[in-house]
Amino acid sequence: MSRKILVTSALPYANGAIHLGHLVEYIQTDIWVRYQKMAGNECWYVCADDTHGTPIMLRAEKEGITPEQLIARVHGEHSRDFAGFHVDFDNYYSTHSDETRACADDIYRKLRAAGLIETRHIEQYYDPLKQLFLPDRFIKGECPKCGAKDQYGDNCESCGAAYAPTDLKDPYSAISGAKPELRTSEHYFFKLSDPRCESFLRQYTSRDNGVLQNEAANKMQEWLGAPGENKLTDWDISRDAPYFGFEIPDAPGKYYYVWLDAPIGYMGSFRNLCARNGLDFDEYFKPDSSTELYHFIGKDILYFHALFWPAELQHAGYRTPTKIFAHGFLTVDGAKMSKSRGTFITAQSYLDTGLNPEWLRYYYAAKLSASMEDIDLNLEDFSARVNADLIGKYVNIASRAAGFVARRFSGQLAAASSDLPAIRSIQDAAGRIGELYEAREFARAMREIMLLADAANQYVDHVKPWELAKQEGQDGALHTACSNALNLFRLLSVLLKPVLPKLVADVEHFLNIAPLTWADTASLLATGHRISPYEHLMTRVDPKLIANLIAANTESLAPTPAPTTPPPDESQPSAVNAHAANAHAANTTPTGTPLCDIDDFMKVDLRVVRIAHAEHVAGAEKLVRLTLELGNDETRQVFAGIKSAYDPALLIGRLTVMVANLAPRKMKFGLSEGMVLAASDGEGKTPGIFLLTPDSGAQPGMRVK
RNA sequence: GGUGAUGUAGCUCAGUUGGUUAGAGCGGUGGAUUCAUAACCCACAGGUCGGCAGUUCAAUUCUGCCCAUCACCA
Repeated sequence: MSRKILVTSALPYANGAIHLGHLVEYIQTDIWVRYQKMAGNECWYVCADDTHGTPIMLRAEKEGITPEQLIARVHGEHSRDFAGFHVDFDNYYSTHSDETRACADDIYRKLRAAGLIETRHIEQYYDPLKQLFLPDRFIKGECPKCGAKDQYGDNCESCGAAYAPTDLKDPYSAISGAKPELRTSEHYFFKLSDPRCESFLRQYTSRDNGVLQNEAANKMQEWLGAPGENKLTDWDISRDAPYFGFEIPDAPGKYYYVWLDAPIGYMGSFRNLCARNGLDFDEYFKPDSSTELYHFIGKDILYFHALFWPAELQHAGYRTPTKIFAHGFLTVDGAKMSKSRGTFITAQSYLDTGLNPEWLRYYYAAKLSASMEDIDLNLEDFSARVNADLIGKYVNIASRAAGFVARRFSGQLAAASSDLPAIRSIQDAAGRIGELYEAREFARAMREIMLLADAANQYVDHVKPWELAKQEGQDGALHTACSNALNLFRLLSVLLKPVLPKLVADVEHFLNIAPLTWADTASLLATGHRISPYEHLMTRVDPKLIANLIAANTESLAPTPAPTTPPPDESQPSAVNAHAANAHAANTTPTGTPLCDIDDFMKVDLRVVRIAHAEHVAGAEKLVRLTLELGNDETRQVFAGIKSAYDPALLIGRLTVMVANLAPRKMKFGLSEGMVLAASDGEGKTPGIFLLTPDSGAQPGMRVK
C-alpha cells in the first residue's frame, strides 16, 4: 500500500553560493520528503548541480581553471551547505554526467523522430574578440526606450522595458567590451508551437487537471492564450561552440542549451541512484507509471517546468510530473535581499556565524504554505518565534520533567495516562497534521503543534510537580505527572521531526528510543522505560549572532576587488530567484569607490551657506542661479542643476552646504563659484534631487568636516 | 502600459460561503509562580480589517474605481 514517490528540488547553478533564498526550497522539499518517509512511503529525493552554459565557461576561464574543476569545487560547496542545513538528498548529482547525457540524447532523438525538432537560421550578436555568440545577458548597451546606459540585452533595469538585444543602442560585449557583430547561425528548435504540444499542454496545465496550483494554472492559461490562439513559440535548444555542455548528436559544434539538460538532470540523478541501489528506473518514468513524481520549484521557473518539460516528456514517451509545486521568493526584513544591507545571506555565513540550522528550518516551516506567495524572514520575528516556540514551549516540557524523573525515579517512567486530554488531543491531531504536511501547509501544521505544546505546558502547570515533590506520599502522583509530560514531549517530537531532524535525533537519544516514525503517535512509552540523563536540547537565539550575521554579509564600503560573478545566462536554470540576479546590481553601487584619506578629504572646503537669492536662468533647462552667503558679508554666485526639483522662490533663506574652494567655472550664463550639495539616485530608480540641510543652529560660514 | 497577487493589532500571520462585542503567536502592561538555561501559567490593553463609492436590512467579507507593494508579460 505504500506509495512510491520521486521528488526533486530545482538544480542550483554551479556558479554561485547557496543563500537563504535557495534554502526556502530545499528546506520545504526536505520537510515534505522526511514526512513521506516517516509516514512509511517509499520516497526518493534527488537533485544535482546545474553545470552547463556560458556563465560557467567564463567563470572558469576567469579563475584560470577548467569548467570541470569549477563544477567539481562548487559541487563540494553546495553539498556541504545542504548537509549543514540537514537537507538529506538520496542523491545529489551533476548534470555533467554520463547519465544526464544519455537521457538528454534519448529525449532529443525521440523528439526528433516525432518530428518536433527543426532547424532554422537565426541572427545573433557575436563577440569578435572572444569569438563566441553572446547570450542576451552578456550584451549591454543603452536602453532603446529610456536611454539608460549599461543595460542588459533583455530588459532595462531603469525603466523596466523588455526588448531584444538587437534593439540596444551602442551595444557592447559585457565580456570583452568589443562591439558585437550580427552573425547568422543554424539553431535547433523544439516545436512547442506544434498542435500536439499545445493541445497536450492546454489539458495538462488546466486547473481541473490539478498538476499546478490554481494561481500557476491561471498563469499558464495566460501564456497559452485563448483556445485557438496559439501563443506558444518554438524553443531554441541549441548553442554554438564554444559552449560548456553536451554536443547534440549528429550536429557537430552544436550543444544543448543549458535549460534543456537541466530538468533532464533530475532523470540523470535518479538513474545514477537506481544504478547504485537496484531501483527500477523505468518503473518511475514509463508513461503509465503508478509512481508519483513531484517537482519543487521557485515560481520564477514555472515556464520551464510546466511547459517545456512536460511537453518534452510527453512526446518522448515518458510519464509527466504528477504535480509541480511552486513557491514564492524570500524577502529579508520586508525587502529584497541586499548585499549592501547585509541581508544577502549565504548558507555558509549562517552556519559559520554559529546560528543553528534548525532555527531556520523551523522558521521557514512556520511561514510556508502551499501558495506561491513570497515569505519574509523578519530577523526580530525569527528570534522571537524560535525562542518562544522551540525553547519556551517545546523543549521546556522535557526540561520541566526530566530532573524529577532522574533524581526521584532513577530515570524510569511510570505508566502514562492514556486518557489524559492533552495526550489524546495530540494523538487525535496527528492525522490532521500529517495531512497538512502532505498538503505543504507547514505554517498551519506548526500553529497546531504549538497549540498542543501550550496544552502540554498547561497540564504541567496544572498538576504542579514541584509541589507534589515536596509533599509526603505523593511520589506516585509526581511520577505519573512527569511520565505524562515526557510522553507529551515524545508525541510532539514525532510531529516536529520532519522539520527538526537533528533535534529529534537528540530527543530519541534522551528518551532512549528507536527513531520515531509517524505511526509512533499511536503509542506511548512503556511502563518502566528508562531514559537517559537530560542534556539541554537547544539554546535560545543570541541577538549578537544576528548582528554578526548581518555584519558578515554586509559588503564593505572599501574597494574590495569584488568577486564579480558573471551575469547569469538569460534565465538561469536553477532555484536562484530574481533576487540572486538583482544582487549583481550591487557590484555597480557606490561600493566600488576608491578610498581617500583624511588629508584628501580636508582638501575639500565644505561650508554652511544661506541661500540669499535664487532665480530661474533664462534659457537654461536645468539650472537655478543661487546667491550664497558665507558669512562675513562674503557671497558667491553658483549655478545649480536643481531646477527640476526646486522652486527658486522656496529656496530663498534656506541653509545648505557648498563646496567653497571648487575652482570657478565659466558657464554660458555666467561664472559659477562653487557648488551646492544634493543627493540623487545615480541609477535613476528613485527620481528627485535632494538638497542637503544642516541641523538648526548651524551658521553661514561654518566649516563642514 | 497590460495581467495577476497581496494590503487585517507595534511585528509575523489566521479568519470571515456578508450577520450580534474581528482572532492567534510574539512584543507591551499587570498579576501569579519558581519544576523548568527569566522558561511556564492567568489577565489586560490594542486595530476606521489600504482608501473612496456602490449593492444590501446588514460589508472587513460582494462589485467598481483609486493608492501602495510585489510578480509576470519568455
